[in-house]
Amino acid sequence: MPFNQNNDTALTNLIVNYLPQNLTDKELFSIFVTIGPVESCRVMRDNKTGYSYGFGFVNFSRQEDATKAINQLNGLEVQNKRLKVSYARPSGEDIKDTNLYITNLPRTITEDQLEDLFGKFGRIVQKNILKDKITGLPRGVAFVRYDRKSEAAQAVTEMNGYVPEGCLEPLVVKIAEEHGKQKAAYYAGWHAGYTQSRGSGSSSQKKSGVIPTVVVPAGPRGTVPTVRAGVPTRIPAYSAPGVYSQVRANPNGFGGAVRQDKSHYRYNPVGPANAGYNVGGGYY
DNA sequence: CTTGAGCGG
Repeated sequence: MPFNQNNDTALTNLIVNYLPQNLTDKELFSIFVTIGPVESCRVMRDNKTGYSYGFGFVNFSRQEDATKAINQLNGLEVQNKRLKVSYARPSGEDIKDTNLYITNLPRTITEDQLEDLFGKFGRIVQKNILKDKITGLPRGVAFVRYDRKSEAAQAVTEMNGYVPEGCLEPLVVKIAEEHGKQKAAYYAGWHAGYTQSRGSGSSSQKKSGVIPTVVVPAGPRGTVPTVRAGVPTRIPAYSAPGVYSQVRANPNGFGGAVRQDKSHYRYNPVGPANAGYNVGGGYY
């Protein structure tokens, strides 16, 4: 059941990287709505802990605003980070497994040298040379991210076992574990005090630091009904099962709402009362 | 010794 990525979302939908850890959907919205009307936006989070993965999506109503957002907001400093704003691509196999984990690199490795070694297999989108936290010295470990899976795959084939000039050991090159981040997010969320509620009582979402909650028709006993993937519920937004948080006047004067959705919060600038909300997109 | 966060709904 692919998301209905019909028509032209390719030109309105942006991916925003390097979000500050604590940035909320609402805050993301408030940054991008300065450019123009935003259809929807969300920060991607770990399901269980709510810990932010540090990136999110913003879908504009108009193509020209998406372009403008890239031009004006890319590189914007937000808290301790610089946002990276670019077009999102339709999800698919070709953009998965694009990240390399490389060990046995010379300790003297530089980013330029990494580029020389790995740049020939495709466009390198991101490089990270790991350093020891205490000494600051290179660990001989790096991540290199390509645009496409095929590029990463070829790099593994060609570079795993390769011995760079003046090096004694062969490089170890593999595709980075994808679920390492899930675990990390889980722990991070845990340690961030996610289960600080000492009382065992409340059954509702006791998420720290998340927008004040108003509960709208939830399931029996106040539980949050499970949304079954693949079942395209055509339930009107307002009566859809789930928990809504009313947001009072945001800085831009719109009403809005955050809908809990698989324990993600998605900011919708229009709000659940609006009948035209999320038309065509569906909640899967 | 798989980062900090580049592709979901």
